[in-house]
Amino acid sequence: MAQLPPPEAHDLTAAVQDYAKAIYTLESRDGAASTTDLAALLEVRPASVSGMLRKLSALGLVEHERYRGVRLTERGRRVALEVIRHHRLVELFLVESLGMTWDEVHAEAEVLEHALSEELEELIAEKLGNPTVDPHGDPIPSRELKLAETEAPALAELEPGEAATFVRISDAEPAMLRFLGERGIVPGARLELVERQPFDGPLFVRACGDVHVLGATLARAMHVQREGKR
Amino acid sequence: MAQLPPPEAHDLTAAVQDYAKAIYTLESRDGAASTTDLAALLEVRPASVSGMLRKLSALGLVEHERYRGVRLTERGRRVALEVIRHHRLVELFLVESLGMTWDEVHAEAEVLEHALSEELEELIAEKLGNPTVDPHGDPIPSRELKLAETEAPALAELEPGEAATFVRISDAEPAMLRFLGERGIVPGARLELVERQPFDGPLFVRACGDVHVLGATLARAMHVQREGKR
DNA sequence: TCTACAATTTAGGCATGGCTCAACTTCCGC
DNA sequence: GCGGAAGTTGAGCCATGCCTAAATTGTAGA
Repeated sequence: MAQLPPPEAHDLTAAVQDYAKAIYTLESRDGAASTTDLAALLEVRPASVSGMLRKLSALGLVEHERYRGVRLTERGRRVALEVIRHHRLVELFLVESLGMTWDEVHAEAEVLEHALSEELEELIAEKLGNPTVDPHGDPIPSRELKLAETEAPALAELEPGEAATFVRISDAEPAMLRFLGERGIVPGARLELVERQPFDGPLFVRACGDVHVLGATLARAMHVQREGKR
Repeated sequence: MAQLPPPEAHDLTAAVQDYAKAIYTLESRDGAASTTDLAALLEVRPASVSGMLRKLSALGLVEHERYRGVRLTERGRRVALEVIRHHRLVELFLVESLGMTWDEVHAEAEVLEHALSEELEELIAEKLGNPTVDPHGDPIPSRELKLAETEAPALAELEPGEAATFVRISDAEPAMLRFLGERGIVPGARLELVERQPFDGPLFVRACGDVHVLGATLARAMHVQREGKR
């Protein structure tokens, strides 16, 4: 009988950490994580996911009901949040301390998140003043691994005339980030929906003094906090 | 026939990079690297080294003469220097920018050196002003992978009465580093050998205004630049 | 209810990078 | 010049984490 291994992330392989993170993501989005969705997210075959899920289950990180997908255990959730904390701290650090642009940091963080010791994590968090959001507006789990979940509607859900603050966008699409960055549209920016064209058409958005034309896909990726009508 | 893979370090596995670095180290010390010495340095079995050397050879990183150890090819040397540059830049960065102590940075750098992209390497080098030595006094290979080799005798080789500047010590012994750090003895410090006890006994060294008693092992690990007799 | 199809799991392989054990050079000292 | 120690190699094993192909299960529609 093998002892259950300790639950902290740094004892686990990078692959296991990636699975925990992916399951966490899907769980917060859909309530559960299916084999197929995990395979798509991690860009591996479903059969590989099946194999890994058996391993995660043996590690006590997930509950696996055959043919029904998985859910993280409390321990699994801690592992996922630890990795997410690493990822987002690194992203912010690269922007703040090294001047990297916000479209480059995701790929770097994807690697560095697994190479960070707890000591280094703590030094970085201190250096940054224990920040609560990363450069894309995603919340950073606290040292105690509490995550401030925020509900933020997509920009695409606003009605013409509504104003809002841009609060968050996925870090996974460098091209989108570059596009927005070039126009000065970053989290914190005040936006105002001027007009939306029908049939999933582009939005006309006032930001930074100019009116920008943003495609529907982009407008669904951008999340905002409503400020009330004008 | 497989194409020879590209020579740059970031395409190679961490294990291969570690071997290249270890071979480089042994080569500069002994002129060549034997399987047994590599095994000792990397803390694996000689048989495992044999297997990996065949692989390095197939990658074009080493010339392997049976029963004669290996030598790095030009390409292998570049890989080793790239990894060493990463390692030493990271060490200095952790000390300078994050306030980590010099006895902790080796272990961190050992992991991070493999996770660093070329872009990040460059940003760190810039941030540090393209430094030429790491916190332990080891030279940092330049961007073009030129390494300024310096001959520096061990402190143990000084004669009583000689003065010298402490220039370098291995990063691999945290306990030594802590011991010296607590006494303010870091590279750049001016030392003066007061007395040496016979039979490989301790040395009495004046540094930072005090006379310190340093064991023979420590005195062999510390490298100095002579300043002339007093 | 049955059946088709999509989702999932199992079975069997492959590459990496370790390990042990056993056998084989090579070299050095006598 | 020969025997043994040091050094080297090959054969075969293990775990990780991915793959493809083939079975199995669950479910939704006729």
